[in-house]
Amino acid sequence: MTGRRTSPSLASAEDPIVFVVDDDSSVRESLSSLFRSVGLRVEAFGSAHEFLQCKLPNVPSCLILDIRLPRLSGLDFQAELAKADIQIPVIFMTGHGDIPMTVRAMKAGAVDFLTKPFRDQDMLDAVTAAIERDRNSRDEAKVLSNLHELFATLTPRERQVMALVTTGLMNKQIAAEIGLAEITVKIHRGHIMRKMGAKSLPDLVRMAELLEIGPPSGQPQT
Amino acid sequence: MTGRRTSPSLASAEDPIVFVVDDDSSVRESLSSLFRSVGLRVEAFGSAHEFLQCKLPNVPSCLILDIRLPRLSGLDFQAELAKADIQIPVIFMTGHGDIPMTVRAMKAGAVDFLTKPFRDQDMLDAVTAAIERDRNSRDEAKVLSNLHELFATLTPRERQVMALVTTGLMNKQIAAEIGLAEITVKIHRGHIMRKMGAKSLPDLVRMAELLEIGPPSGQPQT
DNA sequence: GACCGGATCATACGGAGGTTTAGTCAGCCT
DNA sequence: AGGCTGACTAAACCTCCGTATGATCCGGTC
Repeated sequence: MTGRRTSPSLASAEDPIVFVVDDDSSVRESLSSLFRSVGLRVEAFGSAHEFLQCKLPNVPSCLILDIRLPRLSGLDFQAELAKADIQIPVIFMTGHGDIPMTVRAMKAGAVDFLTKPFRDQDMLDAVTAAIERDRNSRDEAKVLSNLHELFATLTPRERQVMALVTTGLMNKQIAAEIGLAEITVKIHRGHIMRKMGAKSLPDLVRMAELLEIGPPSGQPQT
Repeated sequence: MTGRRTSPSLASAEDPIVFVVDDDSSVRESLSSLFRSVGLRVEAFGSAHEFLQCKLPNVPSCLILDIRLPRLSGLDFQAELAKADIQIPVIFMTGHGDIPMTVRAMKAGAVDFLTKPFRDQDMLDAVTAAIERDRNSRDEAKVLSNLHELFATLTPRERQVMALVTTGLMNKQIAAEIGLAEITVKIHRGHIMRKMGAKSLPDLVRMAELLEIGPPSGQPQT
């Protein structure tokens, strides 16, 4: 579907990566060879700690986690990732997991939960789905971060005016609201459109929606 | 938080309902009395079929389902509900469930999965969360359905113009696009604003976003 | 002090948005 | 045939948007 690599044998920042965290080295090795056999890059770690040391590249990826890890349990590790604001789809695997554990993991956002022994194909299916999901969320995040970058170039006044403009107020109402002359609001408005790269007001409104911009407090007067 | 009943002893369309489907009548009865003890309305059924006969009221509710049901399994039933476009949060319970079953149920959108025997409090917590979730999704659905009602009052031409307006095109561009005079577009536009109850263009844009309105085919020319 | 960017405002002009009034035309229902 | 609605258009008119030109004021930097 998506256009892939142009230089076939040159693995780089473009290709997805599978991260494996398991304290059993034989598991790490067999998973690594499984993924490599279908052309996926793999990074394996013996502990959660080691994984966290690693700088995560900005490519579609997923994390295979044994739920029973020596120091930090898989579930706690998942919570740590969420707390540290690390967004990566997690696939759990377990030998002796129970249902409450499964439910907790799934509620916390795990994409799958495989019981050992599992079929290679099941793992590959899970990884494929997880990477696809990550690809999408990274694409969205990319768009959002570009928007935030543009928004950051606005001055405080411009940000304030943008919120009011996208609320639907007229220039003259905005002027009254914040005690300015209408012409000044128009100037700010022009700057906003240029800096944000909006080609029309609807454009700007959609950007504001994505940025979750609203008037700081209270609703606009009827 | 939310303002509840004004007439305390008069259970009616305002109160949440818990639906219980289990083939074991003693389970039905004990769950019923549990929920009633905390003031929740309950409707219990011995089979999926019976539940489907029942007309579902438009109030916050949830469904407690045993995963092992005689004719139709809980999982299949869940799939049936989705296929029939019945939106209700499902809480599974099971005596002898396994992990793959749990994963499948959670992936299909179950809000919780309790193993028998469970503590009353766990069930109540799950039900409370499920009902709260349903309340929110019903509120959103209500807003959306009101919007669709308004949108339905638009003539085909008006719908077409609305799509182009919210895309960000100017009246004259819209006119050229669909072969009309600019003045005609303005007229349609006025009708649209009135019929949709939009107080401003940003308002209309947000409605279009919710209605997922886009140009029928292709992107707007640069 | 000189310089610069943010913020402010005035005047003026052209273009876009929006309403009212008024009229034509085609299709549909009774 | 008569009545109705949707769709379309024109002319006139007003408001609002947007930009350009030119200018003042302030706070911080070199």
